[in-house]
Amino acid sequence: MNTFAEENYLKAILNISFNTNKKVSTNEISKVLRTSPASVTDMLKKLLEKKLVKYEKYKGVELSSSGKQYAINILRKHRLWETFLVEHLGFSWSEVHEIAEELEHIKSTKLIDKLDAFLGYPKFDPHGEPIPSKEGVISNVKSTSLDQMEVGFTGHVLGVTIDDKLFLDYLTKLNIKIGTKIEIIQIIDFDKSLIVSIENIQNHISFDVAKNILIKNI
Amino acid sequence: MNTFAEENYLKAILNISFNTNKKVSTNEISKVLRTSPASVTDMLKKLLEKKLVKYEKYKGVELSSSGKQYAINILRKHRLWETFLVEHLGFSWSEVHEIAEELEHIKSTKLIDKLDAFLGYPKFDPHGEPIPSKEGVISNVKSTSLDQMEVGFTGHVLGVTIDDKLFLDYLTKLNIKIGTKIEIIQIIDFDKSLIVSIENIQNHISFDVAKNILIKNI
DNA sequence: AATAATTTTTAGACACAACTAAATTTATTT
DNA sequence: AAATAAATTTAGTTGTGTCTAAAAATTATT
Repeated sequence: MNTFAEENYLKAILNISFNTNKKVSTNEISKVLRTSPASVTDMLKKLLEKKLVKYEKYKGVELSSSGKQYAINILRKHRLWETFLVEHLGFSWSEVHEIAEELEHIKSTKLIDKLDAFLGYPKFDPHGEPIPSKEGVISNVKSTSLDQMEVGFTGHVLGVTIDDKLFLDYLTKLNIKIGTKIEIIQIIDFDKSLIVSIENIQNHISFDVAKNILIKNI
Repeated sequence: MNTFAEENYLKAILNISFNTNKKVSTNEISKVLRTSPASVTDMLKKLLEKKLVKYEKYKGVELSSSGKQYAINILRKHRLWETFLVEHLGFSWSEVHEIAEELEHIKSTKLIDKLDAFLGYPKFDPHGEPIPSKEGVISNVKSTSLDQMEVGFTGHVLGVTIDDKLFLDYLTKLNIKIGTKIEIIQIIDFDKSLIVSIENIQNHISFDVAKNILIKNI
């Protein structure tokens, strides 16, 4: 088994290269993990020994296939725990990340499988991010954001795309949480802001806010 | 905050001295934690510095009041997680200890409070051990064991007193789990074994087995 | 009370994961 | 193409938690 530190490095590399698929630099990792570049180099050597990364001096690093599997599994655990914390323990979206950072390191595979079943095999976490399957497949079906919908649309909130406390607290004030029914009453052409009905109460929200609210489409 | 290793030492000291309240020897700790006596001495020095233990060279160690609070809190977390694993994720009694050993180190107090609420503020864990309160109070009301009851008694299983896999698997085979209704049909004088009715099926269990089954006694 | 046996502690090492400071390599300017 | 800047690596330390082997203290035995 690998240590917490190793797991955090693998996770960081996955996160950084997630969209680009490019090699990751020592500096990028050191920034994300708030550690010195020298420490990163040390760890990359160790991960190379364990064949979890492909790494050449001065040339950047990428995950090996086993390293990627490993990192995705941590991501899976993180997102399943977040789902549990929000849906069953009543945490708000803004609180769960930190706690899930700890829970994601719990080893037992059986635990995660049972948690997955308990949660009803969710496809997305409370932030709207896809939860990787047991086999390591990550859906790239981004759930639709509210700003893409038209007047008259009615649907339910699936999650959010940003993890900013101010934003999440604002949503809470608007009484928007997972599953909340939301209807678009009017769209203001000028600034693309929306007048929406939330639990039968009308509210005016900005385009920026709508963009970060994910909708259960269908 | 303290490290996992420190927490494990505090927990071990609490466990060893739980009933006797006597000072704990270096050797005892090294046996429980499967570590060398020299390592124990090193750690005791560190815990002394942090004022978590009262320790004098060659004279044994005991928890300070803050150390005891700390250790009890870990015990609380351990037992709440065990309860969750058994009652909500469908783990068997024999599997949960190991996983709870990891989960008990998760820091968030809020998490534990919410978990406690989610579980309905349970008083005993799946093994029948009392769950310390948030304030660190441990009930010494041992739940009653089945062997203390008389013919005609009907009650429900609260838990068990030993954590042995063979025993727990045997119970599973008898279809005995938490909440199972159990009735004493007959007690054999010769060996104090019991004929009991479990979910309307009669079975013959030994005195030793009955002694380790805890009963919800109103 | 002296000796033997056991327990405990010290001393010295090692792996892990971090650090700073200095050296090296790569990238960017001029 | 040379000089400068930036990124990266190496070298050398540090703190944590472990170890073995040896020394010291305590306990048990004769």
